Amino acid sequence: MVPYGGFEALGDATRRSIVERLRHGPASVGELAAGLPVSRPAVSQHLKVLAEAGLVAVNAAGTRRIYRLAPHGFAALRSELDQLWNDALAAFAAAAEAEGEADGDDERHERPA
Amino acid sequence: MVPYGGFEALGDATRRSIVERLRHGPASVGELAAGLPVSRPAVSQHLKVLAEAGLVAVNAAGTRRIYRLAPHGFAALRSELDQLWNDALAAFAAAAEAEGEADGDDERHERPA
DNA sequence: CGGCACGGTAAGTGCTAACTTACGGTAAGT
DNA sequence: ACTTACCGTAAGTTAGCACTTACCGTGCCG
Repeated sequence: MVPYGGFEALGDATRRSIVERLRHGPASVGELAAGLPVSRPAVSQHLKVLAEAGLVAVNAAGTRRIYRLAPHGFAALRSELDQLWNDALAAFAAAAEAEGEADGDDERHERPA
Repeated sequence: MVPYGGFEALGDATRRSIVERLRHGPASVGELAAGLPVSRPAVSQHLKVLAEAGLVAVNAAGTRRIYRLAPHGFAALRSELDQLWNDALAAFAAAAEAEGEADGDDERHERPA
């Protein structure tokens, strides 16, 4: 599916540029390539990656392929990130609490003295 | 700034493993490396990247460096992703409204606070 | 005070992937 | 039917980065 693949997909700067462009509305491959410093085939390959990550969807119109953002993949990314966010907050709160109590350095570590 | 840098940081699988490990609580560099298939220096380098992206924070305890998740970077990522998600939804709604086409797509519209 | 554990940095290597040009296949216009 | 436009794929090159070993500074304990 698309568990963490979305992060891999958005890890590339060119792919993020494509997403940024698609934020303002659907566009064809040629239009996307025209606004980017790379060739059309490169854009096509990036779109393939984004599509496999569920971040974009395609709508064929004649020989032109109109790409648009797909909410599906972004929703998955969002929930992943939300979990991380919650755990980060919990860890932060726990650390702050331990700090307030005492200088406790006791954890479930297997580090022998 | 580190607006999108977080996506770059989370684009690497080893770095995501580190984050996953830190979800359960703080850990030292040696502990992190012990649970990963890479060497300690590699972990150190990854932690540097994560720290520069604002995703982790350090707490020096003697010669040991205790790393933990930092809510700051995740908050930034979250808002970035929220904007993208909203635009994706808007684009989808506009497209669906313009045409009644059925692409066999299946997405849920859950909108948290 | 001398050895030891911990971890960050330097230098070098290999593999992944982003990019290129070239080609083929499909749909629309004339 | 021929031509033109649009796009995906193949093959090959190159640049970046993840990883390694080696080294050094720092803080604990004997």
